[in-house]
Amino acid sequence: MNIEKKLKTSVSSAIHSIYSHKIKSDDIQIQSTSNEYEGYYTILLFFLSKIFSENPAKIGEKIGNHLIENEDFIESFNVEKGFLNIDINKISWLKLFFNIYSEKDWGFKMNIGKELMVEFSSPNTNKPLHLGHLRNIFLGDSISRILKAVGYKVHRVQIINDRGIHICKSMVAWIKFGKGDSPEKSGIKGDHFVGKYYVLYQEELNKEINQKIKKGVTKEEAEKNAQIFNEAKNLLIKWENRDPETIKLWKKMNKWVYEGFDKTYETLGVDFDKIYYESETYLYGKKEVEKGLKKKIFFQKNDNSIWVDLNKYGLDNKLLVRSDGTSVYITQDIGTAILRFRDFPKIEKQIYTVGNEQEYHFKVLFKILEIQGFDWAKECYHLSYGMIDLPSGKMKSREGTVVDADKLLEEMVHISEKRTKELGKIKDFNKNEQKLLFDKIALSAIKYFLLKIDPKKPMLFDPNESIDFQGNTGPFIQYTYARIISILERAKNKGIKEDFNTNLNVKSINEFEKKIVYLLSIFPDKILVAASDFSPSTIANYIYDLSKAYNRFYQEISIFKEEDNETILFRISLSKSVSKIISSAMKLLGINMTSKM
RNA sequence: GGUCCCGUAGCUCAACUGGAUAGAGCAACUGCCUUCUAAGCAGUAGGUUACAGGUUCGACUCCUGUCGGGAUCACCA
Repeated sequence: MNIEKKLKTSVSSAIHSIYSHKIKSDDIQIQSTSNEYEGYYTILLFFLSKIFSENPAKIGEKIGNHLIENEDFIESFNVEKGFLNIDINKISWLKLFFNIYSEKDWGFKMNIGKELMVEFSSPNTNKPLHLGHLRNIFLGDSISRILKAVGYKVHRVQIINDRGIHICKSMVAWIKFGKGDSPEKSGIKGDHFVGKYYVLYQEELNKEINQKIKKGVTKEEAEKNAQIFNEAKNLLIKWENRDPETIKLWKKMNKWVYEGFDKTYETLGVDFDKIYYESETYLYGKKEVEKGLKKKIFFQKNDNSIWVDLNKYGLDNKLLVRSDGTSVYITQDIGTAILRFRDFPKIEKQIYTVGNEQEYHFKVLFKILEIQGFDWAKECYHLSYGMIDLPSGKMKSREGTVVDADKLLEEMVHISEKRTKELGKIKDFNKNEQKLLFDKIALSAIKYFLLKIDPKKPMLFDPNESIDFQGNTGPFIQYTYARIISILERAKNKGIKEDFNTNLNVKSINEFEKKIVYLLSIFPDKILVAASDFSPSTIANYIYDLSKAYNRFYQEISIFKEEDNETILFRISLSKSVSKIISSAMKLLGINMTSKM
């Protein structure tokens, strides 16, 4: 069934009978043939050349001839330098395809009884989501799906940073300027509503600082003693002391934010299995730090602050609890990690989807967990991804260059509507179907745009250039898919019933079809690579290759003009398989397909 | 300054983890709709893979150095 495996054994035994030398079939290196050459499977000959001290091309000839004579699945071969290129025969292609065609979920593994946890999104609760969050969310969502596809049970979680000075800043501004306003009254989405007050706080603070500087106070002094800043700090202290009024307001404002986030998540089509809140885990983290202090893993300075010395691991001293007894960011991270392994004892790995700016932080965190004696610490993995830059540089909220997620999505829907109408493609769509179509196209454009790039790499986004709809894009894939569905519908209307099997007397199989079958056959490998590299871009690039190959076939070959019925049936079955794989591969990116556009 | 990441066509990205003449899309130019959806297909042009060495039969990929860009090293998150 597996051609590569079969080829390896065949080559291995060919070598054995030619050279009387045993080479394990696993040691045979095989790769797909480069486009310029005939064939689909390529055997590397260099290492054999070393062993037998013979010209690789000669070795290739010998093996090739031996294969032709002794193996019934080989069609032809050619040797180019150190490469033996092989094509398999028609029956083998058909068998290979039938194998894929008859598989319900080609490429997907059943549950293997192992569990993982993926953390992603995890925003602060003081402002709405932006483009950077989108990369994070799509990446985490996609990775979760990919890991599930290779057989893991995946727990999708986030940690919400719901506590701390940032939310107090929004609270202060709302108390001072809000006059009891709310998202309901103002008609503003909750997260944007709260974000507005966060911005207001910043403006007020700047005003105050500038006034003080004019009066001759230094900038540092002014920042430290700004009245509004002190009010925020007071609020934080009140919060930590569980002041009922403060807690009430805090809950109210966070609720607004969550309602806003939920709307966005719904639009994006992502969800979570469990949400952790920092306000619920930070005390637990503190307890664990105190435990560590007793065990003398950590040390306390004279001012009562608690530290860990990581110098012998090539890291620095790290503060764990402030001198005033309040916790810092990493304190709650320690607590959260421990809680998670307690909540889900079966998870083998915990994956943190967080930007690469926090690489040092996670190195420190994992090291701390390790010296605390948790053996799962080495199973914590920071899925680090690159930042999104604008042509002008970093996104900066102070300079108002942050690309707002909701706004971007809206714009994309607009563009997709405009595009679709220009092309006049929606004659028989009703209003509701139109809306669904625009949303799907827009979402596929933006998800694909962010996921097709290797997560590790920083990427550039130009807000002035809208995301493309042509070439290597989500809409292109959607389009290819819609074309296939249209063919399948037509076949149905013509009463062509599907009963493809290997006994089909297909006259011949052409290069376009072979290419497609080949690509379909490697889908399982691509999922495995994507899973082990934590890289949805592998899947995206694969879908693009497959779509291109199909469009080529579509262009060159007319399905319904063909006279041979069995060939028509083969081509329809092939089309059906391509549509299935495109759809399930896109699903791995969190993208839903439209059958018409 | 220490540590880490990045540098590939004008622009945005690939390159099966060391393999063939480094590939796509956008932008430019040329063809293809009376034929299954032209959001498509084919073609032309565009490269000393930042630079200099080294390892190897073979390097965008590994090693060393240089240059350029970014991140990080907080009683911020």
